[in-house]
Amino acid sequence: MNKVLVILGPTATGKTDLAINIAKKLNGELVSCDSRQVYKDLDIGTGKLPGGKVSYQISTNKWIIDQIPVWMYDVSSPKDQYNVSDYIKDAVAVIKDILKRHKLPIIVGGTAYYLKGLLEGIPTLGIKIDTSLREELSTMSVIALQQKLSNMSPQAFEKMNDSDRANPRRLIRAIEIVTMYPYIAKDELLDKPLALQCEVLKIGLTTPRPILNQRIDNRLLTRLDMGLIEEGQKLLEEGLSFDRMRQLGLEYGQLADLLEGKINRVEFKSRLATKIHQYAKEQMGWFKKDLDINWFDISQSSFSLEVEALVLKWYDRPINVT
RNA sequence: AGGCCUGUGGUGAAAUGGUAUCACAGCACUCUCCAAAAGUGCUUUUCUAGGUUCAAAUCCUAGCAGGCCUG
Repeated sequence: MNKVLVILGPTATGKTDLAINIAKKLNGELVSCDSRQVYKDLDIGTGKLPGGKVSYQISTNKWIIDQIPVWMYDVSSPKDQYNVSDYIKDAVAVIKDILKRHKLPIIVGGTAYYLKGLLEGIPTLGIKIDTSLREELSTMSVIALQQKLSNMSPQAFEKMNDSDRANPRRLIRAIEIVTMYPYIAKDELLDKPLALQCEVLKIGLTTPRPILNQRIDNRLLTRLDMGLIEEGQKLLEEGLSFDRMRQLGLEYGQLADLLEGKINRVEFKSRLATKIHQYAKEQMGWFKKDLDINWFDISQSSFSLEVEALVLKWYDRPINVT
């Protein structure tokens, strides 16, 4: 059975660095699982650029960092909306290709929803987005949407919890599913969850919140030195709207406020730090529910050796000897 | 030293003398195509001491703290 290694965890835990080291030892290639690294030109803010003197080059469909291929960066323009469905399709194709070349795919990511979708599948993904339906529904109030859904399918409405029933986005998707239900498009790639086709080992990196927050703050200063604000400026010049930047969240959301003059640099730094702290916390909340993760505390100096030992034991045979 | 102004959750604000409210932060959650998104719930307040009043964040007195002005 094919093997796939997953390295996950909240932001600023050094997932990519660890993954590259493992990739060097096991002849692996990285597959990013990050909902923002998929966008071209979001480099500093999404942490694509390696730090220090590490070499990297960007070719048409992948990056090569420190000699290791990294996939799933730059697969969409930031002006377009890229979503889980797109991600799963593209990432599955990339992973199959890596396996075909007898290399180890190392999925590196912090977007838990994408990772979950990639490994376990999302059944309703076969029901396509109906743009005109969405447009029509977007003008309706939450209450009207609730009524429409419960008229169309009381069961579907019952299944939702109070939070989702107050969430227009979820209501619209539920209506979309109910409307389209008999017409599920067959999509081979999306039919078989990766977890059923491969042997998956999940490594989780984390550390206590105060340490993590400190790491986030330090990294933010580094990113500012690397030209984070200039990156935002450049995106604007390339025609990315303030609204779209805000949708991209975190760094880019705050950059939009800064560049539009709504906040100053001091506010920018402190708000952004807060946002990233919150984000890291949300990420952990999601990962905590997955009991299949082997966790390591990155503040323990021995952690990387322990990860390596576990991964080697799991992988046990070098692939090029087969 | 004198004069003036201001004291409301952790922060910033709101409240004709009549249920102290909002935003942010914090905490706990939800999620089967926007997930760095979107949504839900919870916690925490009237500087101190008196007084007026049926009723005080609001009016009065004193104190304390901060700001501004004057010599």
